[in-house]
Amino acid sequence: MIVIDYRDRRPIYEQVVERFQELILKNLLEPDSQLPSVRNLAMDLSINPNTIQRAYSELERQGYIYSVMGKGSFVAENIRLVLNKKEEILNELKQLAKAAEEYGIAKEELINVIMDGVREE
Amino acid sequence: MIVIDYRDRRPIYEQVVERFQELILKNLLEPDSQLPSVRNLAMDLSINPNTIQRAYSELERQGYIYSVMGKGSFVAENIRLVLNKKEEILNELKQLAKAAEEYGIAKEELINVIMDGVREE
DNA sequence: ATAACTGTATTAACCACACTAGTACAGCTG
DNA sequence: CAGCTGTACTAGTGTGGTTAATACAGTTAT
Repeated sequence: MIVIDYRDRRPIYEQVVERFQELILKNLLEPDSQLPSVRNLAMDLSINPNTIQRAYSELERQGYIYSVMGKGSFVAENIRLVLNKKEEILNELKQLAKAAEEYGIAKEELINVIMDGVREE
Repeated sequence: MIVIDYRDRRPIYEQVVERFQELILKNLLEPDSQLPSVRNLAMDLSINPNTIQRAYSELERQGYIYSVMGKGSFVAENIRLVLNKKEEILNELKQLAKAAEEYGIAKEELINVIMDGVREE
């Protein structure tokens, strides 16, 4: 479910946050379904519970999950999150298009990449 | 010429590296022209010479500049660098297009962003 | 009720990394 | 020779991520 990449320069808790964001946004985790407990996930990943706790706090702050004392942490349902994500992607694209223009890449070339789909990784 | 953003999470030396890459790739610094000396630039930016030294070492390693003992550091000319940068941008675009597809953004929408150019920031 | 599970909070320690400070050496140039 | 360049090294500082241990609060199953 969650994989930690120790070659990744970003902190562990951030990787955990990002991974759950992805799972939730793509509906791979249904709303109100329960997340692994702080201690369990920490065991699974062989890391400290505090690190998971930090990731969960962040996810809750961002509205991806909600936590209930004594019960657990659960997936929130929030349509706005998906919309925000889409907007974020389009913004990134805008930045990228700007950079491409500055380096003399034709718009046609960008469109080719998009239309070709993604074959290899 | 160079500006440091202390709110940026990335280290100073990395910001310096990136800024010079940009200046060189966009031909705002001509090949064989001299860069500010390690000590001077450090003074200008009110940071430690070692930090600039580190940035310059990295830039030399990547082929953006060359340094000569006793003389200074100079802009290298390397066509491949521009090609690499373009390739890098196209790769990022490919990744972005992939993500967009996964989140249900129509290709048409992406193309709109590209064709519209960049109006506001 | 009690055990076993949940989230939450706090404190201390460790470690890696960016950065600073100071000094020194090597080489070019006026 | 003085003053500039790049380069190297050591030592110290501060921050941030992570670990460790403990404790408290609340739910659930037996």
